Amino acid sequence: MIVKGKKRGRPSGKSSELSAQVILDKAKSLMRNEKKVPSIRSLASSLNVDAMAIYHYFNNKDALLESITTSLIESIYQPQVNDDWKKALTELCTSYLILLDSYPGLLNTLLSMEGTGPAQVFVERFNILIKALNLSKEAQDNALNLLVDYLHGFALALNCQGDELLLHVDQLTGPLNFYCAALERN
Amino acid sequence: MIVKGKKRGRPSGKSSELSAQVILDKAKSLMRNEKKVPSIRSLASSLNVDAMAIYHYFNNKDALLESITTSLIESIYQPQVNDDWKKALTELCTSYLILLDSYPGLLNTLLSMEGTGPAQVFVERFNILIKALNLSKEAQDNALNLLVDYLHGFALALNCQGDELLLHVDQLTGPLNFYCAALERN
DNA sequence: TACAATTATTCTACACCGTAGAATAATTGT
DNA sequence: ACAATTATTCTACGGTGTAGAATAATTGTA
Repeated sequence: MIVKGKKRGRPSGKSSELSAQVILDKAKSLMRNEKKVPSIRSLASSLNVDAMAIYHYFNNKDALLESITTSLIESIYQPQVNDDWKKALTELCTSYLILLDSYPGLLNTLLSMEGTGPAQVFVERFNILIKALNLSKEAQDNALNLLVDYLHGFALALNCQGDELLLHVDQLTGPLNFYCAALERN
Repeated sequence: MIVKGKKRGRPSGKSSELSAQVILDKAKSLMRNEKKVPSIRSLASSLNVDAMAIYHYFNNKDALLESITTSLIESIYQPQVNDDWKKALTELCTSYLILLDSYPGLLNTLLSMEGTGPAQVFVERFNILIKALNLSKEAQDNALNLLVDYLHGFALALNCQGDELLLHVDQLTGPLNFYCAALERN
């Protein structure tokens, strides 16, 4: 397993090209494929680099995970101006859940960062599509909190039971319809 | 820090009394006080015992955590026959949240065990009090899933942001009222 | 009573983990 | 020319769960 013994010191030329971006990309692909957050050592060795090289680009592991989280969260559904609110909500929730399911570890980082962090991305997109319903401020806040925590709880269940075939993103439908009905009748 | 160097082998007499129960009790109190799951070593040393002694009573750390979870979950509110459903629901949810907030690590163990495990305790107690509403089976299932995952998401947020004064169990009230209104109008 | 089996414990050690700090070598600035 | 900066590897520390062996007290049996 251990092999190389590469030359020490700064490598020559512009070759090989280690960078924050290739580290982030490799870390994301390992998270997707191994279904867990890689250790710094395994991340480094899959980049053919010493573990400590990672720390030249990131202060610590949390900073790396936060960087991944910030970049990935942008990919959730962006409601369009002409969207039907219910369709937009379904798309938003589905894309959010699929993201949190695809990258185990994302959820914990997301929640540890909170406070105008990347968790706000979902909140902002929810607030856009919910305008169509003209809820009171309180009702809107309550609806938002119920939904985000529900989705986090669902994502956590998906993470913990590692796809034991009992649990799928599909099972969002029932509770989400129940939730939408509640919104409509408010 | 390292001190004793106790005598090896089985200790004499019925004294000192290490047992599964004293291990469980100490582990629970460490979880409450340190606000995290103790390492086996720190648990052992706070019992003045070698780390490996723990493994005489539990196959591995997960088994210990599962045992803790199974015993603690019984302490959530038990709905009474004459309860008003809304009051009972509030008590049930509040006690569940307080439990998950008081013992960080419980939530993950709970979800990893699922499948007629201790997570069923909440489900059963919910099903008792919800009878008062005569919902259809689908509506009841959707309502249950929405609620449990919501509570898990809330508890996770509480765990992750370690009481940064932004988040408290009180904030259950708004979303829970919104949820109750949805149930009533169903 | 002798001694074998069982039980409860400690000790040692392994393979992981994140990461601090120093050594090293290439590039860049003066 | 040579000093400073930058990018990298190596070594090492203190932590984790836990396997395996050594040890000693108790219990069961002849």
